[in-house]
Amino acid sequence: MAAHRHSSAQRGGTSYDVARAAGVSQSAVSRCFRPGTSVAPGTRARIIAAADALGYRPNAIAQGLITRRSNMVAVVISNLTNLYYPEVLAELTQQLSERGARVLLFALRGESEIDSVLDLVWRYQVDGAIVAAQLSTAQMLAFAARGTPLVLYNRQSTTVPVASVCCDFAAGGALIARMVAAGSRAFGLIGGPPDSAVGEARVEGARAELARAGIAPVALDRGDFSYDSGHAAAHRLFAAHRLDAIVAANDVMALGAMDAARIDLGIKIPEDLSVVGFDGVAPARWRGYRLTTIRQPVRRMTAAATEMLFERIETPGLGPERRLFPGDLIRGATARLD
Amino acid sequence: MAAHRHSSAQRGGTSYDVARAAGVSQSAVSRCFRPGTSVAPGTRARIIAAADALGYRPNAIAQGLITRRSNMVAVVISNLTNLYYPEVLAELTQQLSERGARVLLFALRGESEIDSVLDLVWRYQVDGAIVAAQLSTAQMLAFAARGTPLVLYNRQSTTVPVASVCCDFAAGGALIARMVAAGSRAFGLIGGPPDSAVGEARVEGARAELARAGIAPVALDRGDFSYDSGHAAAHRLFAAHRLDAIVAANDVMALGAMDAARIDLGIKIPEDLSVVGFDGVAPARWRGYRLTTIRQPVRRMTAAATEMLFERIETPGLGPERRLFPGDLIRGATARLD
DNA sequence: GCTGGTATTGGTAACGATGTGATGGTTCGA
DNA sequence: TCGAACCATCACATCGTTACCAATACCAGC
Repeated sequence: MAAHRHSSAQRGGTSYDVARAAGVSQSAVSRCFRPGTSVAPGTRARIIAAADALGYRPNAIAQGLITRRSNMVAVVISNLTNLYYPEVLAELTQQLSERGARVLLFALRGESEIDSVLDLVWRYQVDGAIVAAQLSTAQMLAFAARGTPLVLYNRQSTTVPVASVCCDFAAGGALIARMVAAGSRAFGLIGGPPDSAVGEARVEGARAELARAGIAPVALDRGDFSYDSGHAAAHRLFAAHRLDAIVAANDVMALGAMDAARIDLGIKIPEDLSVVGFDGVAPARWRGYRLTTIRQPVRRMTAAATEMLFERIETPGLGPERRLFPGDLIRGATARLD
Repeated sequence: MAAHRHSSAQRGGTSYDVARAAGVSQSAVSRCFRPGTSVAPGTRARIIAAADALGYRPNAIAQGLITRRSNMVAVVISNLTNLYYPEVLAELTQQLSERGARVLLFALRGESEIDSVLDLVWRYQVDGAIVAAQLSTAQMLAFAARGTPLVLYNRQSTTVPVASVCCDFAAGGALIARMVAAGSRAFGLIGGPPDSAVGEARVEGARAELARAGIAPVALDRGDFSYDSGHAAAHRLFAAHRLDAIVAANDVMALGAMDAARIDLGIKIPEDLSVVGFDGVAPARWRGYRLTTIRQPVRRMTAAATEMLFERIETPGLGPERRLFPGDLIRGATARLD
């Protein structure tokens, strides 16, 4: 009966096809591809030969259905064009694949897309998610309710206990202190969009450190983390104020500001203006810039994120944890320091 | 019997759970989430309500198994840190998701990983693949044998008929002709690794155009497409030769070369040296560089790749096709042109 | 020669959805 | 008023695996 069942398509063949070719049961084929199962050496050889001949590969979709393990991890990134994230993404995919997990990538344009992205995350039964985007409380609770392990990257929550890795920008404070010590007084700040938590944290950190030195920033302007926006913000700042220091919420805006100052306005850096950023992206190290900045230890951060995620996949119900990595001060050549 | 069957886990619940809660059969729930199926308005409302209460989402893994459509597309990229690829990846994910496909990302470190990556591609039953990496003939034939639609991005094959989108660098020839017309004679070439098809094509294109003008390039050096390698290659070239033009196989190396020349060696660009690249990446447009280059129409190229892929997913057995997009000459400020 | 233990093997019920054919209840035309 | 035509619903087989259990084969020991 059911002779047509499990017939081979051309799409690579199924374990039934292999079983038929090798003259064994389908169960034997399955066992043959699973570690820690008993298969006689001769049988195994016959099965492997048949499988190779057919180009058989176990169907990961079917495996995922029965084992309830898809071996896929969702990686949600807010804005891939940001120059900082590709580096993160490259490290993450590398480290996840070393642990046998595939990356299901979700890149957000606007933050509004996130609900539809999460909808897909649920549907695809990912084993866990690493999210570098701002989640609402409800969204984080949804992860908990579904039991899907979640690790936030460079974000955190005050309302929901959740696992996260963050870069500690304490070094940013120290950097600003050294700029003050070296004589900078008229600070212009270039922040991110008001709804960006990372951007706000960096701006607030700078403001706090300045306050400690008894200085109020001369002005705050905002960009969207892009080069052009940093460039434009710097022009607006200089049009209205005399500044001897600019602190940007990320490197790329700092580079834009730097070019606005030195190229468009002929301001000498670092003699007449100090410019600093955050992140430590590759172009900031280029000979044409040598930006003074706080570098995030991306590799160690992604490794930590991966590790935390897998701990939670293997031990469901593990508590929240926050791993903080200090940023390194990269001296560069764009700021006068003490 | 089998009362324990289809019991609800906490992982969101199944269509059976929804059916029980709504007092209908599981089939009704399934139909309710599928377009073009008939469900009475009242029933639908009851089902939706129950589904919402449970946070039910159809299991895409199970759907994939039965429909043989995973709605996942493999995107294989050779080297994500390349600054050009993130832009491609961002566009691809955007365009694929607009068509309802998810991106399963594979980033290669070395080209050797590609076989193990393809193994995963088969296992995961992706609906198709977009590959921006060099595939061997055997590897391309494997796609054909399995009937998995494949589109190459900026690569092609002379041996296997395959769908591809490429950027035509004819504009590169024109650019070089104009450099010659403007007086450049002593050309230094900075190529990619010898095994990089893209790099070789660009170098050969430049060489051919120079030959047409009766000029032989003074020297060829090689990098790995990174800034540092371009920087180092330029230093080696200048140590051994007098040059008045440098053609690099990509923008980032061109920027490295440019900084080597103007900053380290004090050479005036474009007065005493013309520098050009390929790609049109964002940093090449920055005020600090304004690189003269050939820009790839990334958005149109990724749109074409997506479109070709979906044509082949929907119409299996569609023939090969090669779409060629002309690169645009970006005039920039780093080369003397006629 | 029989018995008990171990190593292989085959059979079968899931996993969570889809889709087809069967069934029951309405509506409508004649 | 009755059958035809429909619509909504249900039951069931199926996708390609895994995991469990039962069945078989083999071997040594008594």
